[in-house]
Amino acid sequence: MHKSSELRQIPVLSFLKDQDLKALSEDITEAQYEKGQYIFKEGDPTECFHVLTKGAVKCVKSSQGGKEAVLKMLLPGDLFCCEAAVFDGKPHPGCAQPMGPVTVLKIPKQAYLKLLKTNPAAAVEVIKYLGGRLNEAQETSKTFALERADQRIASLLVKLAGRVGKKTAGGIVLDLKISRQDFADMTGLAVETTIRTISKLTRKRLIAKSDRSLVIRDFKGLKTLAEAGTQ
Amino acid sequence: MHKSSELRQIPVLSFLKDQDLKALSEDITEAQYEKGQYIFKEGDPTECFHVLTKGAVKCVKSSQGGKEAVLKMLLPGDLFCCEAAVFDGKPHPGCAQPMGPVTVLKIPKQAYLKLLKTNPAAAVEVIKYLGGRLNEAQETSKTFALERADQRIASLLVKLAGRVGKKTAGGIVLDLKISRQDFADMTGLAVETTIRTISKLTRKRLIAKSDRSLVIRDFKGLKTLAEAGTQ
DNA sequence: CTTCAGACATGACTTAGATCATGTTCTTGC
DNA sequence: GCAAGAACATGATCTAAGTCATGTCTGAAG
Repeated sequence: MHKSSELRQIPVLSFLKDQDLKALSEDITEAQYEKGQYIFKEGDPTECFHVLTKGAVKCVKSSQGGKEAVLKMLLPGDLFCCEAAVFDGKPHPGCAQPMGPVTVLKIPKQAYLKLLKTNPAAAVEVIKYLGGRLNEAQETSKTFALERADQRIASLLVKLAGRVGKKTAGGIVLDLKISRQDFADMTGLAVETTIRTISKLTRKRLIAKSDRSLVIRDFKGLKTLAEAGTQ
Repeated sequence: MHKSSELRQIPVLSFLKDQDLKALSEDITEAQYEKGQYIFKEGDPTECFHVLTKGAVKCVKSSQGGKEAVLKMLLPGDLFCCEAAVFDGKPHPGCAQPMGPVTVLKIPKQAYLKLLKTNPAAAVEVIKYLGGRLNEAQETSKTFALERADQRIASLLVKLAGRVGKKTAGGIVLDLKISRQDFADMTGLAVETTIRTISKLTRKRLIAKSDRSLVIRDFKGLKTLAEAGTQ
Protein backbone atom coordinates (compact mmCIF):
# COMPACT_ATOMS: atom_id res chain seq x y z
CA MET A 1 0.00 0.00 0.00
CA HIS A 2 2.92 2.36 0.52
CA LYS A 3 5.74 2.77 -1.86
CA SER A 4 9.03 1.72 -0.39
CA SER A 5 10.50 4.91 -1.71
CA GLU A 6 8.14 6.95 0.44
CA LEU A 7 8.87 4.93 3.53
CA ARG A 8 12.55 5.27 2.81
CA GLN A 9 12.27 8.99 3.50
CA ILE A 10 11.26 8.40 7.09
CA PRO A 11 14.28 8.62 9.38
CA VAL A 12 13.50 5.66 11.59
CA LEU A 13 12.85 3.42 8.62
CA SER A 14 15.59 4.69 6.35
CA PHE A 15 18.22 2.28 7.60
CA LEU A 16 16.29 -0.88 6.80
CA LYS A 17 17.32 -3.23 4.03
CA ASP A 18 15.20 -3.08 0.89
CA GLN A 19 13.68 -6.47 1.40
CA ASP A 20 12.87 -5.78 5.05
CA LEU A 21 11.28 -2.47 4.23
CA LYS A 22 9.18 -4.07 1.55
CA ALA A 23 8.04 -6.82 3.90
CA LEU A 24 7.26 -4.29 6.60
CA SER A 25 5.28 -2.10 4.26
CA GLU A 26 2.68 -4.87 4.03
CA ASP A 27 1.93 -4.45 7.70
CA ILE A 28 1.87 -0.69 7.82
CA THR A 29 -1.42 1.14 7.81
CA GLU A 30 -2.11 4.81 7.48
CA ALA A 31 -4.52 6.73 9.67
CA GLN A 32 -5.90 10.24 9.79
CA TYR A 33 -6.89 12.18 12.87
CA GLU A 34 -8.38 15.57 13.61
CA LYS A 35 -7.83 18.06 16.36
CA GLY A 36 -9.79 17.03 19.42
CA GLN A 37 -9.32 13.31 18.87
CA TYR A 38 -6.77 11.13 20.58
CA ILE A 39 -4.28 8.95 18.72
CA PHE A 40 -3.87 7.11 21.97
CA LYS A 41 -4.52 7.90 25.60
CA GLU A 42 -2.54 7.45 28.74
CA GLY A 43 -2.98 3.89 29.89
CA ASP A 44 -3.88 2.47 26.48
CA PRO A 45 -2.04 -0.72 25.53
CA THR A 46 0.88 -0.20 23.19
CA GLU A 47 0.10 -2.02 19.99
CA CYS A 48 2.17 -0.24 17.43
CA PHE A 49 4.81 2.28 16.65
CA HIS A 50 3.60 5.49 15.09
CA VAL A 51 5.37 7.62 12.58
CA LEU A 52 4.01 11.06 11.91
CA THR A 53 3.96 11.95 8.22
CA LYS A 54 1.81 15.06 8.18
CA GLY A 55 0.78 17.67 10.72
CA ALA A 56 1.85 18.06 14.32
CA VAL A 57 1.12 15.95 17.38
CA LYS A 58 1.64 16.71 21.03
CA CYS A 59 2.53 14.14 23.67
CA VAL A 60 0.73 15.14 26.80
CA LYS A 61 0.59 14.14 30.44
CA SER A 62 -2.05 15.67 32.58
CA SER A 63 -2.51 16.13 36.28
CA GLN A 64 -5.73 15.83 38.26
CA GLY A 65 -6.15 19.60 38.19
CA GLY A 66 -6.83 19.42 34.47
CA LYS A 67 -3.47 20.95 33.76
CA GLU A 68 -1.43 19.54 30.95
CA ALA A 69 2.26 19.25 30.34
CA VAL A 70 3.31 18.85 26.73
CA LEU A 71 6.29 16.56 26.92
CA LYS A 72 7.14 16.76 23.30
CA MET A 73 5.80 18.19 20.11
CA LEU A 74 6.15 15.80 17.22
CA LEU A 75 6.67 16.83 13.64
CA PRO A 76 6.70 14.86 10.40
CA GLY A 77 9.30 12.09 10.47
CA ASP A 78 9.10 11.62 14.21
CA LEU A 79 8.64 8.20 15.70
CA PHE A 80 6.47 8.19 18.74
CA CYS A 81 5.33 5.79 21.34
CA CYS A 82 8.65 4.07 21.08
CA GLU A 83 9.48 4.35 24.73
CA ALA A 84 10.09 1.58 27.20
CA ALA A 85 6.40 0.91 27.15
CA VAL A 86 6.40 -0.63 23.73
CA PHE A 87 9.27 -2.93 24.51
CA ASP A 88 8.05 -3.88 27.94
CA GLY A 89 4.41 -4.37 27.13
CA LYS A 90 3.53 -1.52 29.47
CA PRO A 91 0.70 0.86 28.62
CA HIS A 92 1.24 4.32 27.17
CA PRO A 93 2.68 6.74 29.71
CA GLY A 94 0.98 9.75 28.13
CA CYS A 95 -1.49 10.66 25.41
CA ALA A 96 -0.93 11.76 21.85
CA GLN A 97 -3.19 14.52 20.56
CA PRO A 98 -3.21 15.93 17.04
CA MET A 99 -2.73 19.69 16.95
CA GLY A 100 -4.60 19.86 13.65
CA PRO A 101 -5.32 17.34 10.90
CA VAL A 102 -2.56 14.72 10.90
CA THR A 103 -1.52 11.59 9.10
CA VAL A 104 0.29 8.79 10.88
CA LEU A 105 1.66 5.43 9.87
CA LYS A 106 1.02 2.58 12.22
CA ILE A 107 3.66 -0.07 12.38
CA PRO A 108 2.69 -3.17 14.30
CA LYS A 109 4.99 -3.62 17.25
CA GLN A 110 5.80 -7.25 16.58
CA ALA A 111 6.88 -6.78 12.99
CA TYR A 112 9.15 -3.89 13.81
CA LEU A 113 10.67 -5.60 16.82
CA LYS A 114 11.42 -8.66 14.74
CA LEU A 115 13.26 -6.52 12.26
CA LEU A 116 15.32 -4.93 14.99
CA LYS A 117 16.32 -8.29 16.29
CA THR A 118 17.62 -9.44 12.95
CA ASN A 119 19.06 -6.12 11.95
CA PRO A 120 21.58 -4.76 14.47
CA ALA A 121 22.30 -1.68 12.38
CA ALA A 122 18.64 -0.76 12.64
CA ALA A 123 18.71 -1.31 16.37
CA VAL A 124 21.70 0.96 16.75
CA GLU A 125 19.80 3.58 14.80
CA VAL A 126 16.92 3.35 17.23
CA ILE A 127 19.38 3.65 20.08
CA LYS A 128 20.65 6.87 18.58
CA TYR A 129 17.14 8.17 18.15
CA LEU A 130 16.25 7.37 21.73
CA GLY A 131 19.49 8.88 22.94
CA GLY A 132 18.60 12.08 21.14
CA ARG A 133 15.15 12.12 22.65
CA LEU A 134 16.62 11.51 26.08
CA ASN A 135 18.96 14.45 25.69
CA GLU A 136 16.07 16.64 24.66
CA ALA A 137 14.01 15.51 27.61
CA GLN A 138 16.84 16.29 29.99
CA GLU A 139 17.33 19.66 28.39
CA THR A 140 13.65 20.32 28.98
CA SER A 141 13.95 19.29 32.62
CA LYS A 142 16.81 21.68 33.07
CA THR A 143 14.80 24.47 31.51
CA PHE A 144 11.87 23.80 33.81
CA ALA A 145 14.09 23.57 36.85
CA LEU A 146 16.21 26.64 36.31
CA GLU A 147 14.79 29.11 33.87
CA ARG A 148 12.45 32.04 34.17
CA ALA A 149 9.34 32.55 32.08
CA ASP A 150 10.95 34.66 29.36
CA GLN A 151 13.88 32.30 29.10
CA ARG A 152 11.59 29.31 28.77
CA ILE A 153 9.66 30.90 25.96
CA ALA A 154 12.86 32.02 24.28
CA SER A 155 14.34 28.51 24.60
CA LEU A 156 11.25 26.99 23.08
CA LEU A 157 11.29 29.39 20.17
CA VAL A 158 14.97 28.70 19.53
CA LYS A 159 14.28 24.98 19.60
CA LEU A 160 11.36 25.29 17.21
CA ALA A 161 13.38 27.51 14.91
CA GLY A 162 15.94 24.73 14.63
CA ARG A 163 13.28 22.20 13.76
CA VAL A 164 10.90 24.00 11.45
CA GLY A 165 12.24 27.50 10.97
CA LYS A 166 12.45 28.81 7.44
CA LYS A 167 14.92 31.58 6.85
CA THR A 168 13.52 34.57 4.99
CA ALA A 169 14.52 38.18 4.53
CA GLY A 170 12.34 39.23 7.46
CA GLY A 171 13.68 36.61 9.83
CA ILE A 172 13.07 32.97 10.66
CA VAL A 173 9.48 32.02 9.99
CA LEU A 174 7.80 29.47 12.22
CA ASP A 175 4.91 28.30 10.16
CA LEU A 176 3.08 26.43 12.88
CA LYS A 177 -0.29 27.01 14.33
CA ILE A 178 0.41 26.55 17.98
CA SER A 179 -2.03 28.16 20.35
CA ARG A 180 -0.85 30.21 23.33
CA GLN A 181 -2.28 27.43 25.46
CA ASP A 182 0.02 24.95 23.76
CA PHE A 183 2.96 27.27 24.30
CA ALA A 184 1.97 27.44 27.94
CA ASP A 185 1.73 23.66 28.24
CA MET A 186 5.10 23.25 26.60
CA THR A 187 6.78 25.63 28.99
CA GLY A 188 4.92 24.81 32.16
CA LEU A 189 3.59 28.35 32.47
CA ALA A 190 0.08 29.76 32.79
CA VAL A 191 -1.54 30.98 29.58
CA GLU A 192 -1.63 34.56 30.80
CA THR A 193 2.05 34.53 31.61
CA THR A 194 2.77 33.03 28.21
CA ILE A 195 0.77 35.70 26.45
CA ARG A 196 2.38 38.49 28.44
CA THR A 197 5.83 37.08 27.76
CA ILE A 198 5.23 36.73 24.04
CA SER A 199 3.91 40.28 23.97
CA LYS A 200 7.03 41.46 25.77
CA LEU A 201 9.29 39.70 23.28
CA THR A 202 7.30 41.27 20.47
CA ARG A 203 7.65 44.72 22.00
CA LYS A 204 11.37 44.11 22.26
CA ARG A 205 11.41 43.33 18.53
CA LEU A 206 12.84 39.87 19.08
CA ILE A 207 9.83 38.31 17.43
CA ALA A 208 6.87 39.47 15.38
CA LYS A 209 3.62 38.21 14.00
CA SER A 210 3.34 38.07 10.24
CA ASP A 211 0.21 36.88 8.57
CA ARG A 212 -0.74 33.88 10.65
CA SER A 213 2.73 32.78 11.61
CA LEU A 214 5.37 33.85 14.04
CA VAL A 215 8.64 35.33 12.84
CA ILE A 216 11.88 35.44 14.77
CA ARG A 217 13.39 38.79 13.95
CA ASP A 218 16.44 38.62 16.19
CA PHE A 219 17.54 35.03 16.53
CA LYS A 220 20.79 35.92 18.23
CA GLY A 221 19.06 38.09 20.77
CA LEU A 222 16.56 35.36 21.48
CA LYS A 223 19.28 32.81 21.91
CA THR A 224 21.18 35.06 24.26
CA LEU A 225 18.06 35.52 26.34
CA ALA A 226 17.44 31.77 26.36
CA GLU A 227 20.96 30.97 27.48
CA ALA A 228 22.22 33.75 29.65
CA GLY A 229 18.98 35.14 30.90
CA THR A 230 20.29 38.65 31.42
CA GLN A 231 17.77 41.50 31.70
CA MET B 1 41.04 -8.27 35.57
CA HIS B 2 37.36 -8.68 36.34
CA LYS B 3 35.67 -11.97 36.76
CA SER B 4 32.99 -12.56 34.19
CA SER B 5 30.71 -13.62 36.98
CA GLU B 6 30.95 -10.17 38.53
CA LEU B 7 30.29 -8.41 35.27
CA ARG B 8 27.38 -10.72 34.68
CA GLN B 9 25.60 -9.10 37.62
CA ILE B 10 25.51 -5.74 35.89
CA PRO B 11 22.19 -5.21 34.15
CA VAL B 12 23.49 -3.68 30.95
CA LEU B 13 26.09 -6.40 30.54
CA SER B 14 24.03 -9.32 31.70
CA PHE B 15 22.62 -10.14 28.29
CA LEU B 16 25.97 -10.64 26.59
CA LYS B 17 27.15 -14.03 25.46
CA ASP B 18 29.84 -15.61 27.59
CA GLN B 19 32.53 -15.28 25.00
CA ASP B 20 31.67 -11.65 24.30
CA LEU B 21 31.63 -10.74 27.94
CA LYS B 22 34.99 -12.39 28.41
CA ALA B 23 36.47 -10.52 25.48
CA LEU B 24 35.00 -7.27 26.70
CA SER B 25 36.34 -7.75 30.20
CA GLU B 26 39.85 -7.34 28.81
CA ASP B 27 39.05 -3.79 27.84
CA ILE B 28 37.23 -2.76 30.97
CA THR B 29 39.04 -0.73 33.59
CA GLU B 30 37.93 0.20 37.04
CA ALA B 31 38.25 3.67 38.52
CA GLN B 32 37.64 5.28 41.87
CA TYR B 33 36.49 8.82 42.50
CA GLU B 34 35.82 10.96 45.53
CA LYS B 35 33.28 13.61 46.28
CA GLY B 36 34.36 16.90 44.75
CA GLN B 37 35.94 15.30 41.70
CA TYR B 38 34.36 14.99 38.31
CA ILE B 39 34.01 11.72 36.45
CA PHE B 40 33.46 13.81 33.37
CA LYS B 41 32.42 17.36 32.72
CA GLU B 42 29.97 18.95 30.37
CA GLY B 43 31.68 19.28 27.00
CA ASP B 44 34.22 16.51 27.55
CA PRO B 45 34.58 14.07 24.68
CA THR B 46 32.73 10.80 25.16
CA GLU B 47 35.27 8.03 25.24
CA CYS B 48 33.60 5.32 27.17
CA PHE B 49 30.49 4.00 28.78
CA HIS B 50 30.46 4.02 32.53
CA VAL B 51 28.81 1.56 34.82
CA LEU B 52 28.50 2.46 38.45
CA THR B 53 29.32 -0.40 40.78
CA LYS B 54 29.59 1.35 44.13
CA GLY B 55 28.33 4.62 45.58
CA ALA B 56 26.10 7.22 44.01
CA VAL B 57 26.69 9.64 41.18
CA LYS B 58 24.69 12.63 40.08
CA CYS B 59 24.33 13.81 36.51
CA VAL B 60 24.29 17.56 36.59
CA LYS B 61 23.66 20.45 34.27
CA SER B 62 24.38 23.90 35.51
CA SER B 63 23.33 27.38 34.49
CA GLN B 64 25.48 30.49 34.50
CA GLY B 65 23.99 31.56 37.80
CA GLY B 66 25.84 28.70 39.47
CA LYS B 67 22.59 26.84 39.94
CA GLU B 68 22.55 23.16 39.26
CA ALA B 69 19.89 20.79 38.07
CA VAL B 70 20.43 17.15 38.93
CA LEU B 71 19.04 15.32 35.94
CA LYS B 72 19.43 11.90 37.39
CA MET B 73 20.91 10.21 40.38
CA LEU B 74 22.73 7.03 39.49
CA LEU B 75 22.98 4.02 41.70
CA PRO B 76 24.98 0.81 41.41
CA GLY B 77 24.18 -1.06 38.20
CA ASP B 78 23.32 2.07 36.28
CA LEU B 79 24.85 2.74 32.92
CA PHE B 80 25.61 6.34 32.34
CA CYS B 81 26.85 8.53 29.58
CA CYS B 82 25.02 6.32 27.16
CA GLU B 83 23.05 9.06 25.56
CA ALA B 84 23.07 10.18 21.97
CA ALA B 85 26.41 11.75 22.63
CA VAL B 86 28.29 8.50 22.78
CA PHE B 87 26.81 7.21 19.60
CA ASP B 88 27.12 10.44 17.70
CA GLY B 89 30.56 11.41 18.83
CA LYS B 90 29.14 14.49 20.50
CA PRO B 91 30.56 15.71 23.79
CA HIS B 92 28.95 15.05 27.16
CA PRO B 93 25.78 17.07 27.64
CA GLY B 94 26.24 17.27 31.41
CA CYS B 95 28.72 16.41 34.14
CA ALA B 96 28.89 13.39 36.38
CA GLN B 97 29.82 14.05 40.00
CA PRO B 98 30.32 11.44 42.70
CA MET B 99 28.16 12.02 45.76
CA GLY B 100 30.71 10.19 47.91
CA PRO B 101 33.40 7.62 47.20
CA VAL B 102 32.40 5.67 44.10
CA THR B 103 33.67 2.91 41.88
CA VAL B 104 32.96 2.87 38.18
CA LEU B 105 33.77 0.55 35.34
CA LYS B 106 34.90 2.15 32.13
CA ILE B 107 33.96 0.37 28.97
CA PRO B 108 35.62 1.71 25.85
CA LYS B 109 33.00 2.98 23.47
CA GLN B 110 34.30 1.14 20.42
CA ALA B 111 34.39 -2.27 22.02
CA TYR B 112 30.88 -1.98 23.36
CA LEU B 113 29.46 -0.60 20.15
CA LYS B 114 31.00 -3.44 18.21
CA LEU B 115 29.29 -5.90 20.50
CA LEU B 116 25.95 -4.21 20.02
CA LYS B 117 26.32 -4.43 16.28
CA THR B 118 26.92 -8.14 16.34
CA ASN B 119 24.49 -8.86 19.10
CA PRO B 120 20.96 -7.64 18.37
CA ALA B 121 19.58 -9.00 21.62
CA ALA B 122 22.04 -6.79 23.46
CA ALA B 123 21.01 -3.81 21.38
CA VAL B 124 17.36 -4.39 22.15
CA GLU B 125 18.30 -4.48 25.81
CA VAL B 126 19.96 -1.09 25.52
CA ILE B 127 16.87 0.19 23.74
CA LYS B 128 14.78 -0.92 26.67
CA TYR B 129 17.15 0.73 29.10
CA LEU B 130 17.07 4.00 27.18
CA GLY B 131 13.32 3.81 26.87
CA GLY B 132 13.08 3.49 30.62
CA ARG B 133 15.37 6.44 31.13
CA LEU B 134 13.34 8.48 28.68
CA ASN B 135 10.15 7.72 30.55
CA GLU B 136 11.78 8.77 33.79
CA ALA B 137 13.02 11.98 32.26
CA GLN B 138 9.56 12.81 30.98
CA GLU B 139 8.06 12.02 34.34
CA THR B 140 10.56 14.45 35.84
CA SER B 141 9.61 17.13 33.34
CA LYS B 142 5.98 16.71 34.21
CA THR B 143 6.79 17.02 37.89
CA PHE B 144 8.75 20.21 37.31
CA ALA B 145 6.05 21.67 35.11
CA LEU B 146 3.03 20.92 37.23
CA GLU B 147 3.81 20.11 40.83
CA ARG B 148 4.24 22.20 43.95
CA ALA B 149 7.19 22.04 46.28
CA ASP B 150 5.77 19.49 48.69
CA GLN B 151 4.59 17.29 45.85
CA ARG B 152 7.99 17.40 44.20
CA ILE B 153 9.75 16.33 47.37
CA ALA B 154 7.15 13.65 47.99
CA SER B 155 7.51 12.37 44.41
CA LEU B 156 11.26 12.20 44.77
CA LEU B 157 11.04 10.31 48.04
CA VAL B 158 8.58 7.85 46.53
CA LYS B 159 10.89 7.32 43.58
CA LEU B 160 13.91 6.81 45.81
CA ALA B 161 11.96 4.42 48.00
CA GLY B 162 11.31 2.28 44.94
CA ARG B 163 14.96 2.22 44.02
CA VAL B 164 16.79 1.86 47.31
CA GLY B 165 14.20 1.65 50.05
CA LYS B 166 14.55 -1.14 52.59
CA LYS B 167 11.41 -2.16 54.38
CA THR B 168 11.73 -2.34 58.14
CA ALA B 169 9.32 -2.34 61.06
CA GLY B 170 9.65 1.43 61.42
CA GLY B 171 9.04 2.15 57.73
CA ILE B 172 11.00 2.27 54.53
CA VAL B 173 14.60 3.22 55.18
CA LEU B 174 16.46 5.30 52.61
CA ASP B 175 20.06 4.68 53.43
CA LEU B 176 21.55 7.40 51.29
CA LYS B 177 23.55 10.39 52.26
CA ILE B 178 21.98 13.03 50.09
CA SER B 179 22.42 16.59 51.22
CA ARG B 180 19.51 18.99 51.29
CA GLN B 181 21.28 20.84 48.52
CA ASP B 182 21.15 17.69 46.39
CA PHE B 183 17.48 17.27 47.19
CA ALA B 184 17.00 20.86 46.09
CA ASP B 185 18.91 20.34 42.86
CA MET B 186 16.91 17.22 42.13
CA THR B 187 13.59 18.99 42.57
CA GLY B 188 14.46 22.36 41.12
CA LEU B 189 13.76 24.11 44.42
CA ALA B 190 15.81 26.44 46.61
CA VAL B 191 17.63 24.80 49.54
CA GLU B 192 15.60 26.71 52.07
CA THR B 193 12.34 25.62 50.50
CA THR B 194 13.59 22.05 50.45
CA ILE B 195 14.55 22.17 54.11
CA ARG B 196 11.23 23.72 55.09
CA THR B 197 9.33 21.16 53.07
CA ILE B 198 11.21 18.23 54.56
CA SER B 199 10.62 19.66 58.02
CA LYS B 200 6.93 19.96 57.26
CA LEU B 201 6.74 16.36 56.07
CA THR B 202 8.53 15.32 59.24
CA ARG B 203 6.10 17.27 61.40
CA LYS B 204 3.26 15.55 59.56
CA ARG B 205 4.84 12.19 60.48
CA LEU B 206 5.13 11.16 56.86
CA ILE B 207 8.88 10.82 57.20
CA ALA B 208 11.39 10.79 60.03
CA LYS B 209 15.11 10.90 60.61
CA SER B 210 16.64 7.82 62.19
CA ASP B 211 20.31 7.64 62.89
CA ARG B 212 21.80 9.14 59.77
CA SER B 213 19.21 8.04 57.32
CA LEU B 214 15.74 9.04 56.33
CA VAL B 215 12.76 6.82 57.03
CA ILE B 216 9.45 6.91 55.25
CA ARG B 217 6.88 6.30 57.94
CA ASP B 218 3.75 6.67 55.86
CA PHE B 219 4.45 5.59 52.32
CA LYS B 220 0.80 5.66 51.30
CA GLY B 221 0.35 9.15 52.62
CA LEU B 222 3.46 10.30 50.83
CA LYS B 223 2.32 8.75 47.60
CA THR B 224 -1.09 10.36 47.89
CA LEU B 225 0.56 13.72 48.40
CA ALA B 226 2.85 13.14 45.43
CA GLU B 227 0.01 12.21 43.12
CA ALA B 228 -3.08 14.07 44.15
CA GLY B 229 -1.53 17.04 45.83
CA THR B 230 -4.45 17.65 48.12
CA GLN B 231 -3.93 19.68 51.31
C1' DC C 1 38.65 18.82 73.75
C1' DT C 2 38.41 22.70 70.88
C1' DT C 3 37.89 24.90 66.60
C1' DC C 4 36.20 25.69 62.34
C1' DA C 5 33.63 24.79 58.18
C1' DG C 6 29.91 23.01 56.15
C1' DA C 7 25.26 21.39 56.55
C1' DC C 8 20.88 22.28 58.56
C1' DA C 9 17.27 25.36 60.25
C1' DT C 10 14.13 29.28 60.68
C1' DG C 11 12.41 33.97 60.42
C1' DA C 12 11.48 38.34 57.58
C1' DC C 13 10.90 40.22 53.29
C1' DT C 14 10.44 40.29 48.16
C1' DT C 15 8.91 38.85 43.87
C1' DA C 16 7.75 36.13 39.79
C1' DG C 17 4.21 34.17 38.24
C1' DA C 18 -0.59 32.18 39.21
C1' DT C 19 -5.22 33.37 39.55
C1' DC C 20 -9.30 36.04 38.78
C1' DA C 21 -11.87 39.29 36.21
C1' DT C 22 -12.96 41.74 32.33
C1' DG C 23 -12.34 43.12 27.72
C1' DT C 24 -11.03 42.67 22.69
C1' DT C 25 -10.08 40.39 18.56
C1' DC C 26 -10.20 36.54 15.45
C1' DT C 27 -12.87 32.93 12.89
C1' DT C 28 -16.20 29.85 11.59
C1' DG C 29 -20.88 28.80 10.45
C1' DC C 30 -25.23 30.52 9.22
C1' DG D 1 -22.75 40.51 7.36
C1' DC D 2 -23.79 38.81 11.76
C1' DA D 3 -23.72 35.94 15.85
C1' DA D 4 -21.21 33.13 19.00
C1' DG D 5 -17.49 30.87 20.76
C1' DA D 6 -12.68 30.50 20.72
C1' DA D 7 -8.37 32.48 21.24
C1' DC D 8 -5.86 36.54 22.60
C1' DA D 9 -4.96 40.41 25.70
C1' DT D 10 -4.38 43.16 29.89
C1' DG D 11 -5.15 44.86 34.51
C1' DA D 12 -5.64 43.84 39.64
C1' DT D 13 -4.77 40.89 43.22
C1' DC D 14 -2.70 36.96 45.73
C1' DT D 15 0.57 33.55 47.03
C1' DA D 16 4.13 30.07 46.71
C1' DA D 17 8.54 30.05 46.65
C1' DG D 18 12.88 32.64 46.18
C1' DT D 19 16.18 35.54 48.59
C1' DC D 20 18.57 37.46 52.46
C1' DA D 21 20.00 37.29 57.09
C1' DT D 22 21.13 35.01 61.06
C1' DG D 23 21.70 31.25 64.07
C1' DT D 24 22.40 26.27 65.54
C1' DC D 25 24.06 21.73 64.88
C1' DT D 26 27.44 18.34 63.33
C1' DG D 27 31.55 16.22 62.31
C1' DA D 28 36.20 16.20 60.84
C1' DA D 29 41.12 18.08 61.75
C1' DG D 30 44.45 19.65 64.79
